[in-house]
Amino acid sequence: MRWEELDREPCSLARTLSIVGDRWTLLVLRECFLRVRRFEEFEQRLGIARHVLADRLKKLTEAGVLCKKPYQERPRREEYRLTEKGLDLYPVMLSLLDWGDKWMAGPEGPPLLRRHNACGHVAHAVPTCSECGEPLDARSMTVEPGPGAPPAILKAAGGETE
Amino acid sequence: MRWEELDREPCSLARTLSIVGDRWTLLVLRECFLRVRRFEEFEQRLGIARHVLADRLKKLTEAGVLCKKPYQERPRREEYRLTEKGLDLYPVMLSLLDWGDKWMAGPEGPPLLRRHNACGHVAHAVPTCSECGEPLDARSMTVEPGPGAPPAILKAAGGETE
DNA sequence: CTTGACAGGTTCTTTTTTGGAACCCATTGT
DNA sequence: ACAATGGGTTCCAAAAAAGAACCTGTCAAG
Repeated sequence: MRWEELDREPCSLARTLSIVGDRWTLLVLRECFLRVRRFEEFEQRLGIARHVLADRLKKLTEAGVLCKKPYQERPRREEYRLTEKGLDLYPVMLSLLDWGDKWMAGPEGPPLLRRHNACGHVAHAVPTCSECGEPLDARSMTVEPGPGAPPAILKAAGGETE
Repeated sequence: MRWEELDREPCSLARTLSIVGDRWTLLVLRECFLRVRRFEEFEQRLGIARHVLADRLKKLTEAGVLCKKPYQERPRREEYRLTEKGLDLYPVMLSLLDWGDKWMAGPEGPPLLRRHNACGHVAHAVPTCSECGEPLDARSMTVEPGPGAPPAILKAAGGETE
């Protein structure tokens, strides 16, 4: 399988990875969630090669995850902001962060914590069922074909569940 | 920043990406969650080059995400299984899948659905606060330095929150 | 006791992607 | 007129990926 074919796979995971499954893209998005918006600032904070950054920003913009907004005319300057689609990646960020906090932190503990404004506690995310509210884990779900399933999907492409 | 330095970054996102932030790795893990365990089966289902597959399985095993278990001696054959650490990536899989279902499905809808065994409904994951149970979104959390924070972290490395 | 068929890799060669640094362009401050 | 600033593009060398062929134990059949 080649990288450009990934977005045509009958698998939501593969399709998502066709947008964010790249070394740099998620780090760029991390900065976006930290309200970084300008080319130079991305470059300085990430230490990314300029043309790689330009490429990622273009792809994310084309994918509708970011949008360009002018913040001044003459000279025209534009900044990159998360769209609705981009903000919707927050659960992905959270789950990656929480896993890193749990499994990749050294003996000192995680470098950053997140405090939930509403309740005031340092918290992590618990994935829960949208229908009944119970916590979800790998063994509690069953995969079945959806409306966009190709005929051969039952044996071929995947979703998840252990 | 170079790829091998990523696991030493003071950022849980970067550290997580040092394990799973790769084109193929998450697709290999998708198959693991679908109970695929053998080299040949990974290869056939993914269409991945054999040495890339061997490399990813080795790295995931070294990282403690997968473990090798012999399922027969003479000839010795081993299968790859998710460890506790690997199973803990389920929230990451779910959030990626849900985003793909929502934003990358064609007009027909998503190719696969997940049904929650406990309540019987087709469901997606909602990230909720581990302390108070309320749903979390990008604007409801504040980042603060944790126990493993290096001195310069307040301005340098990131977590999230829009 | 030779042939062949697995499972599970490794080696080799050709493309793609990176990283690094230099260069370009419009505007504006001095 | 001249350097600085923001936002890129171009060029080259180095690293990683794709593809396909080749290697290695261990049975099992002829």
